[in-house]
Parts: sequence; C-alpha cells; structure tokens
Amino acid sequence: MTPAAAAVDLLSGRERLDVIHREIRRRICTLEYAPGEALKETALAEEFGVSRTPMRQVLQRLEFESLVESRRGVGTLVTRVEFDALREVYELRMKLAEMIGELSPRAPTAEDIAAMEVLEARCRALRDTQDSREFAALNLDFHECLMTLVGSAPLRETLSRQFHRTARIWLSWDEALDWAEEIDRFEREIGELLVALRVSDMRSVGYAHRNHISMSLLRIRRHVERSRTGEG
Amino acid sequence: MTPAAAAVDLLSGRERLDVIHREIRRRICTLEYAPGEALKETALAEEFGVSRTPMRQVLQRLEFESLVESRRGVGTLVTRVEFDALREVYELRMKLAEMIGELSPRAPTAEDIAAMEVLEARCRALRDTQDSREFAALNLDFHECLMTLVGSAPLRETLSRQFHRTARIWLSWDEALDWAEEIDRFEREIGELLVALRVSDMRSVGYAHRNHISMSLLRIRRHVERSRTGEG
DNA sequence: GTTGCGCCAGATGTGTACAACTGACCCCGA
DNA sequence: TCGGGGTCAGTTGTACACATCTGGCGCAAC
Repeated sequence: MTPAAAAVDLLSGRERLDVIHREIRRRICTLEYAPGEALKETALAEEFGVSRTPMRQVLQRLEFESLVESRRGVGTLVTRVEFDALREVYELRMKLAEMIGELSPRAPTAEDIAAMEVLEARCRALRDTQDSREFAALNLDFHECLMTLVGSAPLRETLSRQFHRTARIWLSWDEALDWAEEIDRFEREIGELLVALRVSDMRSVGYAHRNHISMSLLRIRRHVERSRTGEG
Repeated sequence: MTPAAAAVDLLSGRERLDVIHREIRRRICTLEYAPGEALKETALAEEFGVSRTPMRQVLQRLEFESLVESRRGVGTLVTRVEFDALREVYELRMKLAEMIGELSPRAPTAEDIAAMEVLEARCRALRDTQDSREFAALNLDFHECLMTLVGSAPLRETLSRQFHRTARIWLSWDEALDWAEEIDRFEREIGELLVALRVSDMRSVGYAHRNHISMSLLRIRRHVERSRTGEG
C-alpha cells in the first residue's frame, strides 16, 4: 500500500475524496505536476487505493476548476497558465480582495492571529534556505489561513477558486526571481495583515491583500515583457 | 425513446453532457424540480438515454454549483435557498455586476442589441399573460444574453454561477408577487440596459444591473420580514 | 532519405453488477 | 393505543469489464 493510500483509507465517503482532491490540487499548485503533464487515472487510483470511478470524480472536479483537462485517448493534462487569462484572474482577485472587509466581515480571534504569526515565522525561516517547495507550501497555507477570515461563503469560494487557478505561476520562474526580494515582499504582506488583524480592521486586511495582488500582477507583467523582448 | 433522449442522442461526448446539465439546471431554476425534491439517477439516466455513469457526472457538477446535494441511500436532493445565504450571494453579485464595465469590457454589437430587443418584446408580451413559466424562461435567457456581453471569462463564470444559485427564489413566491409590477421592473431594466448598449456604455450596463440586483434584495428582505411577522 | 499508411499499446468514456446505506413500513408486545 | 425493533424496497457509492478513440511507432513504397 502506498503512503497516500494509507493516509486516506481510514476516511470514508466524501471526506476521502476531499482529501485526495486537495492533495492533487496541491501537487499541481506546487508544480510537482508540471503544466502539460498527462496524469493517468489508473496510476492515481492505484496510488490512493481507490478504483478509477472515485478518482475520475476528483479529476472532473479539478477540470471544473480549470486545473486539468481530460482528453479522450490521451490523458488528463495539467493546464497551462496563459498571461491574458492570468491577467483577468488577477484583476478579478483584486476586486474580490477588496470585499473581504466589506461583505459579512468576521472579527479575527486570537487563534486566527496566532496562526498568521506561525506563517510569519515560517516565512522568516525561509529567507536563508531558498527552498522553493516550502515557499509554495507556505503560499498555499497562507491562502488557506486568509480564507478562514472571510465571512461570506460565496466570496470565500470564489476567492479560493481563482487563487488556485493561478497559484503555480510564481514557481515556474524559479531561477528568474530575486529570491530575497520575494521573501521580503511576502513577509511584509503578512506583517501588514497582522497589524490590521490585531486591531480587528478587516477592511485594511482586504485592501492590503488587494495591493499585494496588484503588485504581483505588475511584476508578472514586467517579467513577461522582458521575456518577450529577450526572445524577439 | 423519450423526447429528451431524442434531443441529445445525436450529440457526442462533452457536448451531450453539457446539454443535459443545462436542461436539469433549467428545471431547477424554474422550479420544475422543487427545493427538497429527490432526483433519481436511474430515472434521469433513462429519460436522457444514457447510463448512470454520465448522469452522475452531471449531478456532481450540479452539486459543485450548490444546486443539488447527493445523499447516500436517499437520493439527490434539490437544495433550498436560505435567506442568509441568499443575501451573501446577492451582495457578491452586486459587486460583480459593477465589474462588467470595468474588467475587459466588450463593445456590444448590433446582434447583441437585437437579441436584447427580442427579450424586451418578450417581456412586454408577458404583461397580460401572467405566465410564470415564461417569466422564468425569460429571466434565464436574459441572464444568458447579458453574459455574452461580459468580456472577462472568470468574471462571467462567477456571475453565472452565483446567478443560477438563487435564480429560483422569485418563482417560489408566485401568488405573493404583484405581477404587473414585477413585469414593469423587468421591462424597465432591459430598457435601461438597451439605452446604455446603444451608446456602447458598458459601465452603465454594469451599474444598471447592479441597481437591479440591489432593489431585488430589498424587495426580498421586505417579503421575508412580512412573512415572519405574519407567522409570528 | 522521405513520406504515408496502418497497426497497436494505452488512455479516457460508458455500461453494468454489486456493496453499503437510509427511511419507511409493518408487526409485535406492553 | 402507543412505542420499538426488524425487515426490506430503493437509493447512492464503488469496482470492473468493455467500447471508443488517440498518438506514435514501424514498415513499405517511392
């Protein structure tokens, strides 16, 4: 029995499928599965200790989320992230982030703040290691932590969906990034959020996150333009 | 062979499933399937001339869209629309509507305007009939027409998803509504959109739609409060 | 050497039998 | 009459066999 199968075989029904879904999504968002790579239902089913039928449910859910695309006779291909689509997603995410403090905002608890402080510490520890896998994991965990602060369920779902759709873009430029600067930026964002959280100012949380997305898009645009110039 | 099966059996693969999905979604949004009603995979599969496997795909997609909920040993239940959830959805839709003219707006063509004029005519014709089925169909068609004007794909998907989630709320108050007033309001909204479309002012389109959603939420709130008062 | 055709391993899509579970009905006893 | 427990018809969840299709490889003709 594979480790993955051992981890999920004691769960039952819907929970098991949720765990498998999260795990495969994690692999896609951390580039363990590269864009364009063909996943195979049979291999995944065997790894997780289930038959093809529930594994296909998971993959279809990922297809609705635009993370994979099933093609008959070929495989289930991990999607690529095109810049135009990414720009539209980021522009939407910016607007959605503004709403965090406006739509049914939830007052942050001491636990929320503590969880965010743990992330801040992990980010600080990351400075020297340049571990891109841990960076990816931190990014996903940060998002999840932020989502717990969103009071409006439909807003939370929408934010989460759009986030995962493009989360892997950073890792694909591994060497091209100024690592220290990226860590600095990330740590600064978490710091800003913590300041706002400690005074229960969810509007500031939303706007700070919005600004982070905005600046990310600017950097992506610069990076893409530089690449195109280099190619032409 | 049932009529539904005859209509879809010449399509193949993904298209066939899309057609079935749209049809069942339509039935839910027009209250042909009442909230709480248990749909049966076997019966639906037989009606559409497919086996349970693809029909389950469709139902799972509807479950992701929060329109049904599968429960083992019971059936696939059409969800109910609670007011708190509805309020959150409407508040999000209001914000999303504002973005129609801001995120990648698309210039309306003569065809777009013509299509909207057809809807206006249908709305006018509806005034005397009080045909709630046609009202529901018109509402869905209007939404679809509006969505063709949205340039940003992620925004369009999100708007559509949130719309369908609550679209059936109107029909459940069939007798309680002032029919003539509802038709008037609807016709006025289409009229406002047409004015904006004719001058290619997509911002006005978005804001007009936002206002329509806002006033709808107000009326829903009034209706709910009146019902609760009446009950208590 | 190049091109084109055909075969085929292997992938996803579909149908079906069986397992697991739920809710209601019925019957029996107090 | 009412309460409780067992039985069972009917439903969704799972596994698997088969149908259908794709892309690549190899061979033959030119």
